[in-house]
Amino acid sequence: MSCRNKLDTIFRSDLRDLMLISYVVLGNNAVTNRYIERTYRMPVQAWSALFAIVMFPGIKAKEIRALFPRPQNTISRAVSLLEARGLIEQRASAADGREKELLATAEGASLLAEIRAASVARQEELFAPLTPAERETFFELARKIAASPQLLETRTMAIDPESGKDGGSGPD
Amino acid sequence: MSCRNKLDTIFRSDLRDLMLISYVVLGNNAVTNRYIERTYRMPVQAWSALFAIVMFPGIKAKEIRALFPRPQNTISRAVSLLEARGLIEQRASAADGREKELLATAEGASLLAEIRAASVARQEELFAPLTPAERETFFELARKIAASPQLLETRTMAIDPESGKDGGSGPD
DNA sequence: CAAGAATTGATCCAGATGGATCTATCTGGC
DNA sequence: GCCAGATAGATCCATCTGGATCAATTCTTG
Repeated sequence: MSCRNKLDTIFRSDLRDLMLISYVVLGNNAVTNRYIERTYRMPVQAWSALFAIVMFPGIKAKEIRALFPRPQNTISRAVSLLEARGLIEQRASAADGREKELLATAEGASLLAEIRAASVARQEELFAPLTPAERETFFELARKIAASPQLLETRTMAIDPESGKDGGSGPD
Repeated sequence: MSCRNKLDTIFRSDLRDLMLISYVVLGNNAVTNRYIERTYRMPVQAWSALFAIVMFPGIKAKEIRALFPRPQNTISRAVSLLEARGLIEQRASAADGREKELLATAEGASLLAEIRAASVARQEELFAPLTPAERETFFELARKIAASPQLLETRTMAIDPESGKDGGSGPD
């Protein structure tokens, strides 16, 4: 059985949906991450953070976390890297001394525009197999999944089963 | 602007497709990886490899790589871990002394069945927002993307631009 | 059948990852 | 105002990651 046939078999198995979406995203990430890393010497979450900061001037680190589901220290490090390179500036929040408002510098905005153009090109390449109508359908369906709370708050894979506070045995 | 509104804005931007699919998969991975890691003390690729070995007895490490787009040494380590735990066995290939045929042990098959059941449950949870017809449509569209060569072989994000051998400047 | 090229899988190592912890600040009860 | 608890973000550290390299084996070509 060839690798191609093995892949088809997996995409006919009981886990076909998860396997397929993982395949697509792992494959795309391998391509994208390597490019960003080599070309700009920064991890993907750094440019994601820069994207968020350019889109939403004054955004807080905590809010970036809601946009890109990554651990808190990952965002913290990405912000440090961006600041060390002069791509963003941090400004203490007037309302809350713990928070820091993040703002892109001119260099940051310029660099983001460059990475963004490359990302849009990659996006078009990746979605080229779909017609515009199919692409819209795909987007809407993925949107439904993204909008549902169980994407981030699982019941089936709840951790801490001994306390049962997140488990399936509690009241609903 | 709330986090919810920020997210909506991102999903209306020029990078909405990539952002959305990344959001879904990063969010799901956070949930799934944490669970597998905590419950079974193994990285996700280890159970992916076990899945492949149970599905295709005698599979080679190289072939697993084609099923799960991960670096070669990642698969190599995952196989070592599975063997160290007695979940699989390696058998030298008769045809090629470099290759090793991988076979699950009874414990391996049993553990996989357990993880697999949890994964199917998670899959159903994740795709619950879609109707069966929508889910089928989503699968078919993702399938198209997975089947196209540009998923793994990019032209827009080709590395090694100085040699130009994969770059966009060459003949098409 | 010998020498070089190619391929499989293991190992090395610099840097990344993420859970846990720490510090600083804010909020609420008294 | 003071103290306990909550929250934002930084840092620690054990572990993981993946590109590069290595060793063993096979293929190619004459």
